[in-house]
Amino acid sequence: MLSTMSTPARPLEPVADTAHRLLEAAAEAFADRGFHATTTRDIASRAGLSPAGVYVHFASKEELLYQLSLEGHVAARDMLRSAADGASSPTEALRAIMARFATWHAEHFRVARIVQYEFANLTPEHRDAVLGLRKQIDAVVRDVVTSGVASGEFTVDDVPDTTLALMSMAVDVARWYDPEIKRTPEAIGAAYADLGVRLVTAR
Amino acid sequence: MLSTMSTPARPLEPVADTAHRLLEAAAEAFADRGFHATTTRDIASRAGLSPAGVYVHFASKEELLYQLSLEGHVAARDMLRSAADGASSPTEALRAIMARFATWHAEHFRVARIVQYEFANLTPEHRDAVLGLRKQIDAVVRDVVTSGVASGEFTVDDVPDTTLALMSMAVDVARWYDPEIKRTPEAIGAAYADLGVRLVTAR
DNA sequence: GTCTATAGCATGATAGAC
DNA sequence: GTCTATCATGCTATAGAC
Repeated sequence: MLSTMSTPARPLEPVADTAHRLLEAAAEAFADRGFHATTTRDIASRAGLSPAGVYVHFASKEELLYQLSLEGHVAARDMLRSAADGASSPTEALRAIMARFATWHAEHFRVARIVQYEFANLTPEHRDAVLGLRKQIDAVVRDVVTSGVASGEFTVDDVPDTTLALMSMAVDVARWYDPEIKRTPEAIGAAYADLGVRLVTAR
Repeated sequence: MLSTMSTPARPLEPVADTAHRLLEAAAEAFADRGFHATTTRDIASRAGLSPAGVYVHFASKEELLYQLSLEGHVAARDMLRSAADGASSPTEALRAIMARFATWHAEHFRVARIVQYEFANLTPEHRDAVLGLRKQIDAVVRDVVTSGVASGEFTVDDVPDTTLALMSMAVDVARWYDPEIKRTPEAIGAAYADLGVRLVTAR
């Protein structure tokens, strides 16, 4: 019976299964050309499948978008939470979340573009699910700003407005980032940690 | 022969001609749904025309996009230049350009979205033409930052990086702005003038 | 689980009457 | 300059063989 087992011991670097390859192909295509400009034939051929092969693994093109959007939002949220939790002060927390958020938007600019720009192309149900994650992401940043104001380290005119501006700077990295440029994602992150601190500092 | 004249004295509030109505219809549709998700039937019916009626005025859907993108970039550039030129110091210039740029991205968020997010859907020739305007827009902001550094009013780590971050904040307004929200475009502009100054100020 | 073939429909753009 | 009708194409998704 052993020979009929379908799940052998997982190697350390598993070969990407077909569903995973399709997600990667869709991520590239959606980020490069946008959801509506991407055809299922595009995705299928990038993954080495016929057009029909996609539908064994995903019910629709939107389902691929949803999976990518969901995974991207979860990854961003978890990364921000761990950055904020590991810091010893609001200032250090702000530096950590800005650095990691900006770095993430550069390093994963394809998924980040899907997260930021393709949200409106989800079905209403899927949009609602992702909206919950977006609120959690917002909350991480807002809580850091609030705690810095409370401790007296930060001086801001308005917490929600400042939160939004901080996120705007980092989110916009996904728009202009190009893997061809010289600046590394880490250098971008370091610069944005500094810029973030400036935004919460009054003279 | 007077009765055959096609251009009577222009009234103060001219009725929008058909080409203009089409541009407005396309702006709404492209901003709401994106270039590729918008159909020419969409645009035609919003403008009260049959699908074929579009092609009397514009050679293609992309031509509509190009006109909107071009007009939007020119408007943004001219607005920024006049804001910078009218200021008495780099700090006042920065406040003026940030306020007006942010206000513009809220007030004209539909055209602004087209300007910022549909650039990649232009033909290569049209992209090149618009790229020149984008460089001019960048130059206005960069020159203000440079002059502030020269005068000693600003302290920045890196002029191009700071220029980009300033623009990111204002550009991102078009992504999150919603005419339903309470904040007025002017209030947003005022807040971004302050945030801009913070970004060029070190403790 | 992958393929070939195609259904069923929407799209951008054009032809030609008025 | 606008219409109706339509072309030619491309799209998402499905059917059914293997």
